[in-house]
Amino acid sequence: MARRGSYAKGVARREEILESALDVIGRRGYQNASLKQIAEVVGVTPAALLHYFGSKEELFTAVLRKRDEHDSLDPVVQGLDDARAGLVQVIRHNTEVPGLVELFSRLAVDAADPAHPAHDYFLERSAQLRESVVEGFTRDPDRAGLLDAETTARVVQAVADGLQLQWMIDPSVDMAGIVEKLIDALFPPSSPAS
Amino acid sequence: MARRGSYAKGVARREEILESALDVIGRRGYQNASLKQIAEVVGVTPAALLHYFGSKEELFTAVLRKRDEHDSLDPVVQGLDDARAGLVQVIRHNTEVPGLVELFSRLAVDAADPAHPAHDYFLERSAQLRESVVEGFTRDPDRAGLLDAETTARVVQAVADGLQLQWMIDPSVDMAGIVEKLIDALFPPSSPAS
DNA sequence: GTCTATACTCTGATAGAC
DNA sequence: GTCTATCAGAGTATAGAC
Repeated sequence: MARRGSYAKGVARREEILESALDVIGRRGYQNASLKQIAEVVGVTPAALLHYFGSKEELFTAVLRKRDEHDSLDPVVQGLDDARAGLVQVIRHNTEVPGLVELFSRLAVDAADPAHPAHDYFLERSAQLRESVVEGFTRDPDRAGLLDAETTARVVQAVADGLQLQWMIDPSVDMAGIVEKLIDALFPPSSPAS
Repeated sequence: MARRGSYAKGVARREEILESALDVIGRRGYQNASLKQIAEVVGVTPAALLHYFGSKEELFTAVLRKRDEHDSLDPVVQGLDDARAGLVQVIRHNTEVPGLVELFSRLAVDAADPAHPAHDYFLERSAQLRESVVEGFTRDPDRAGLLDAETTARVVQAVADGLQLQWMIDPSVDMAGIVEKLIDALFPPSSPAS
């Protein structure tokens, strides 16, 4: 089962390319980035990218997966306040990498085609995210939500994705603030005074 | 101010192309439609399309505007129930023209660039839609929403757009049902019993 | 196995003939 | 006013150098 040295090198190079692409796209933007542009920033030739990723769309799918690796920050979600804070933090972070937000949204649309390499990625991610929302937002028995858990999850996801579309067109939109207000409304504090 | 005959003919041709494109995209889907594909379905040459619309993106922007003309169905919104019903109706209708949903979402992403021909379209449409939501959903003085009007509008829009992304990936998502539940939760019936 | 050079096809766009 | 001919650039496929 021993891997050859050259194989390990290839894996490392792949990671290297992915990190570079992630950085470049996040900072400089996605903006119809061509393979050539990405390649020369990463310091390779377009064909090299294809060698590792097969196609442009698979490369972008891999970039998105890499992003999730970096951002997966829900080691322990204790309850509603934790879940809310975690969500808001992710949204705030996204504000600083507009290129990735654009890439994500773009691929979300393209992946409507079941043959698109990112199709399964979005299916999995969506299910996973919903599960995580259901768990995080229903842990407090005191604070029942106004909506059932499944609907809450779909709404939260939809609002997050939809606000990104609005924000891309008009960056003055306060995504985090709106999400906070919505969650507060959907999970009213248990009123001990009543 | 009399128009020349050829001018009028050009305008008619433009409308004709737009209606064809609208029909074709709605039924057969958008799916990375190339100018050539659209042209041959419409029964013209690609260059003719560019002659009338200048660029592919302007053509698509015009298609979206044409769609709005057809769908603008809020002649009289009396109150909350009307507004809710109208919104749900639009969402249900969208279910039958997946290609247009895809085109809309696709352009919403591309239009993030201020230089994109659809940039202003989305800005205007968004403002208009929010205004309409604010009006429709705050007409009943009895039934105050859990959120302020502006936030309600942004949330409703975000949920509608975000659910479309989910639905494109997984058509089993019940967009209309989720929106109904959310609105009901956000506008609890005035409880006359309390 | 890793990568470059090259070529091929198709795209949106342009110039100019009719 | 409309379309044919052509263009530069995109993504991709292949051959082969290392």
